[in-house]
Amino acid sequence: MSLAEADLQQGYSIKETAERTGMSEDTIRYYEKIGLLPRAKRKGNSHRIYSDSDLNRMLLVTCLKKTGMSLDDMRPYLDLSLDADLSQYPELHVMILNHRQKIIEQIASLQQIVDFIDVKIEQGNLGPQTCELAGDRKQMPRGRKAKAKAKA
Amino acid sequence: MSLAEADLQQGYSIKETAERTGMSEDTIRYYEKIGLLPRAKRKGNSHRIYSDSDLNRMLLVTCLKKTGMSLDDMRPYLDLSLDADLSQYPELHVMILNHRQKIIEQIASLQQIVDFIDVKIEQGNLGPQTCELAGDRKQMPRGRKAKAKAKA
DNA sequence: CATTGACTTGGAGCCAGCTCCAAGTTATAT
DNA sequence: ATATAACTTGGAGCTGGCTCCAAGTCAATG
Repeated sequence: MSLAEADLQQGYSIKETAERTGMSEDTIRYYEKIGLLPRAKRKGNSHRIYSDSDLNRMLLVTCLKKTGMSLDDMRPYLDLSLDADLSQYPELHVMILNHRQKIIEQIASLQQIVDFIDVKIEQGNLGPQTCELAGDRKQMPRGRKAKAKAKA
Repeated sequence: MSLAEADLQQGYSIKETAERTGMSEDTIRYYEKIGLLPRAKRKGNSHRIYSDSDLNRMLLVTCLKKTGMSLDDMRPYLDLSLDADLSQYPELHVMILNHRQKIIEQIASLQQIVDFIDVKIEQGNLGPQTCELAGDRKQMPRGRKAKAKAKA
């Protein structure tokens, strides 16, 4: 009991963390499993216990997820958000600037959809012109053989 | 040959369509299979043939995809982009306004990420404050049992 | 001391969205 | 006639991102 008391209020249980972050417990464990989150500290030699900064990390994940970033892509951000001195890691700096640019483009895409909608709503219907996006098709397989045949 | 000549230049083959839209041929067939695109017209009783308006539809798909919309969610847009008279379908109208609103929110989220990045870049590192997003956690299972336990 | 409840792990299962493959058809070029 | 190329269909397989489950541990409580 004395130990238990000492441990008490030292951090958040996984359940509480799930409630506070809006993730499921399973998801939190899953993120740990795939190394998106660092292995959590344990209490009484098993139960995970989280600090406020852990929660912040998780909130950053949900935040980045909203922008459509893949779990893999967000790793550098998470590493960064701990304590890194950005100027120390020029590669990361570049990556982040690149991603910033992508997000700017995403915003532009979304804005075009909004415009598209507005036009449709005003017109009542739409002719052949749809949105002008689709400029940078960079699809193409991500696995194996790569069938790609870029023309230019 | 005469028939072939007549058919020639009447539209785009699937290959050309793939090149022009940036989708793979497989993806185009897949979209047809799941009914995201209407069954394509056929030439010589088999080969698909596409018109400019078909291509526009597809470009709209890639455009909507960029905004993170699921294939299912974009169906109403595609129907709409054909020729529908929007005022004829009040439900659709509402759906679209709702989606418009969501996109506006998405833009705001993305903008916050950009701000977050900018702050990080200026600071060189980040303290506990991450981004202020994560406000509307609306996760929770989409399938089966729904473990949810909303507290409030 | 048996039960309850919160937790643990490992692994199976599931959905979206493709991607790949095999077998078959038809058209043109040699 | 035959090889090549562009297509067809149906279905299997794969990745990402979870979600669910079974079996077990540990702590406090009746």
